[in-house]
Amino acid sequence: MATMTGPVTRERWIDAALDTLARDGLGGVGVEPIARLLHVTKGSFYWHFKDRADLLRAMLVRWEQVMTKALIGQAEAAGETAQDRLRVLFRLSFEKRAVPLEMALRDWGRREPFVTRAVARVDRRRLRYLERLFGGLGLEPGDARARAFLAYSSLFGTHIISVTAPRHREDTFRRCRALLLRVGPGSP
Amino acid sequence: MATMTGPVTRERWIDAALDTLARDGLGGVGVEPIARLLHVTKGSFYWHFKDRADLLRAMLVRWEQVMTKALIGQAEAAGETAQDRLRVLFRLSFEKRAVPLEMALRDWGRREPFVTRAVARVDRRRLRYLERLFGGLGLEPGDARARAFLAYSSLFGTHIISVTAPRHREDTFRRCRALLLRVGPGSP
DNA sequence: CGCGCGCCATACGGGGGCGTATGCACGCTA
DNA sequence: TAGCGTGCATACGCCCCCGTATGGCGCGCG
Repeated sequence: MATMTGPVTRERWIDAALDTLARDGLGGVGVEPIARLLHVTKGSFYWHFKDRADLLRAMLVRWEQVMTKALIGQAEAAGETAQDRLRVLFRLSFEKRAVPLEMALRDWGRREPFVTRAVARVDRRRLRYLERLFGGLGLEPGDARARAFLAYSSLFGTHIISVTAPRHREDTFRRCRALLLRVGPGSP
Repeated sequence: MATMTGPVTRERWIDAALDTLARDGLGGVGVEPIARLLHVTKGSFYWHFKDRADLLRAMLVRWEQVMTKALIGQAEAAGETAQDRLRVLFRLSFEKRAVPLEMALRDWGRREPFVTRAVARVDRRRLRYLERLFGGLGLEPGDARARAFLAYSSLFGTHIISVTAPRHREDTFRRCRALLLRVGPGSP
């Protein structure tokens, strides 16, 4: 995983730091612990970065660049119709393993304003995309917005809430999807 | 707030620690920082507790005792019908300020198994209660479970997701509530 | 009055992280 | 081959925290 050869680039520091953030939270993101992970010493770190805050900023920039298009990209690549893309997003939200990093970032954002703003930008882009998809189902803007919010919430809910009995997991997933995707007479 | 007089009891240590957990995350919950908050020294702490882990355990026990009945209690006291109680819960979820502590606990739970279990117990109780309420609307068990999950997710979503334009907040809230509470022919 | 105990302050050693200063090996260039 | 910059190692001082050991103050009780 993190055992690539060659010199330790600035990017490898950032990736290792993001892995650590996802696994141990912000408190685990220290210069010396990550140095041990990369089998180097602090000397390497302070060559590539000014200080710890410099690393944190770089982590956030990288996360925003990568994650903005991660979910949206997979949806676009998975089908043509809004129905197809929404179904894929639901499936991803109930399975994806990249969510710990999302959670750690939101926890971090509760204390650092510049993180809060970055998370807000990503959320807005994702919500707008979901709104467009729900709008493609024939919902009026307000309802599309509400369903986008519920769908996006359920993504996090799956990983925040210690889910009920596992044997209900798949069934609950299907029923949630059905409720949010249903659009008929009297629904909007 | 934390400026009560008299001797610093074990309970005041726990409450101050929970406040700190909600505000600064688990990393902020240290013996000496909290001692400064209470205007005492570590001497007081190690009189009331064995060590830091002892405090953490006590915090979790207290949280589980208090929070298990917090939401449910407010719902029960707010009306007789399932509709009334659900509407109150929705309102609370979109306004409550006690959520930071919830979030910090779930972040903590991602790393400590005994916290994971406590959070899971609380979630199960709340979800079961929500299921009963949705069942009271005439939904079959599977759909009640799905809507309970969506409703509970939206509670956290409101505080995780940097919500869209504030002017849509109230409207989105109403539409989410309407969608989850609607039960008619073809709905279940 | 003195004694004990609850409650806390003070002092100490150990550890770990941050940031800086400096040393050192390698590759490239002249 | 002498020099130079890149990339990292080593070593140091500083701060903050944990846990323990010990001292001290006040108050109820005999």
